[in-house]
Amino acid sequence: MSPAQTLTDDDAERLVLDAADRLFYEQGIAGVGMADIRDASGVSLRRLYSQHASKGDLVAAWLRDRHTRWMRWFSDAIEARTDAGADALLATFDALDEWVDTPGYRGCAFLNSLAETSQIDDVHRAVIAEHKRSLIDYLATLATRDHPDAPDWLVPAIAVLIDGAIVQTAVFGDHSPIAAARIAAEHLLENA
Amino acid sequence: MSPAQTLTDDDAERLVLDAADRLFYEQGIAGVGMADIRDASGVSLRRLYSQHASKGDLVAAWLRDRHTRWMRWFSDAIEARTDAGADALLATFDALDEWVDTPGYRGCAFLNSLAETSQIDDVHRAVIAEHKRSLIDYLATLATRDHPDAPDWLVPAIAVLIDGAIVQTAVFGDHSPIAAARIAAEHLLENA
DNA sequence: GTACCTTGAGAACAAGCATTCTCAGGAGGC
DNA sequence: GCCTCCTGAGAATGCTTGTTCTCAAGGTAC
Repeated sequence: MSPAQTLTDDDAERLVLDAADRLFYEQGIAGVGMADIRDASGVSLRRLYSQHASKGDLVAAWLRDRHTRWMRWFSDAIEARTDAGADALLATFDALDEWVDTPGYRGCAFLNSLAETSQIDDVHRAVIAEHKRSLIDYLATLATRDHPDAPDWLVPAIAVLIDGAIVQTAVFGDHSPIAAARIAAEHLLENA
Repeated sequence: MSPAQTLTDDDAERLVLDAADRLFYEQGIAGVGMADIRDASGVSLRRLYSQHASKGDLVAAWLRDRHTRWMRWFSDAIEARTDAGADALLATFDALDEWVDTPGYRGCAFLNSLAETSQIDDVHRAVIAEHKRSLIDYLATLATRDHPDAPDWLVPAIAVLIDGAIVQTAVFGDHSPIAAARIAAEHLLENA
């Protein structure tokens, strides 16, 4: 037990997932080899494979990790705005606005991964669907707090606006889709 | 001139583009090899390369071809509904509903291709952005006809709803995102 | 000190695949 | 009939990459 390694398994895993997140998100799954992950993380191929049976396994671990991290970032970004008095559902679009300016922004990692059909299996697909479901659930908690009388269709509609805004910002490379989505959301909230 | 081939260049090109559309759309760009295109089209590798300098060229030709065909399908689907008295902008969602039931449906080919970063270059990206721009322009013509007094933000908002509905149907595998988007659009049109 | 176990570095292996090359056959021109 | 050109079939090439294997170094137990 407790071999005196230069790096614990947990530390190595974090380095790997950080590298995976950077590379997979920016270059796509097919565009990143296991050797690239090794080079970027400093974790040897041997150890990589001792912790993940295959590249597919690593991809699944990455998606799960990214899910928890992205959701945390997103809810933090919204909380900061609601604490300052903003409407929670509208604040989602301001959070997206902030995200789009991140260097290397390339849209939603989950939607992008889903599109790489040849790299993706049913496990990945399930994690991706779960992520989107999770986002809708989170929006629902925001809605029950700030808009308790909103009709059932409101939250799914906001979710569609969010995903549409994300993919269009990736296509066009500017913020205008988010502005359009936000205005639509304002109108829906007013009349809901 | 006019060599007595079994197949004219134009016929071969059509076979190739048909095969490319089926394969690239269903399996992604990275998931389809030039040999697969040959097998599915019956056009030899030699001829394939004589008409397209590289796989990237073929992908660009496919995207352009799919653009014209998809736009034609979309506008036909909407015209059929407006002829029957439907509102043009709302009919877009009914057209999507029809599309989702197509066997092998996998969302928007252009968004999916854009996500395959390692397979895509700037030419492809330009065709993809042009396709989405084109869709917005088309929505604008529908709006000027059926909703001449609509505010400027309406068409971009509908476009965001459409793209959001498309990607979410691909994620969840059901029609509910389209229903949500349609209801949202109805409310926006009522109050616009 | 010695045997053992784990690890990293990197070579080796095996596919998959874009692209090019070879070869033989068929059509046209004369 | 003969030469030439074009074509398809498919082999050959070269590169990328997922995965495994080899070997030597260093730490641990006793």
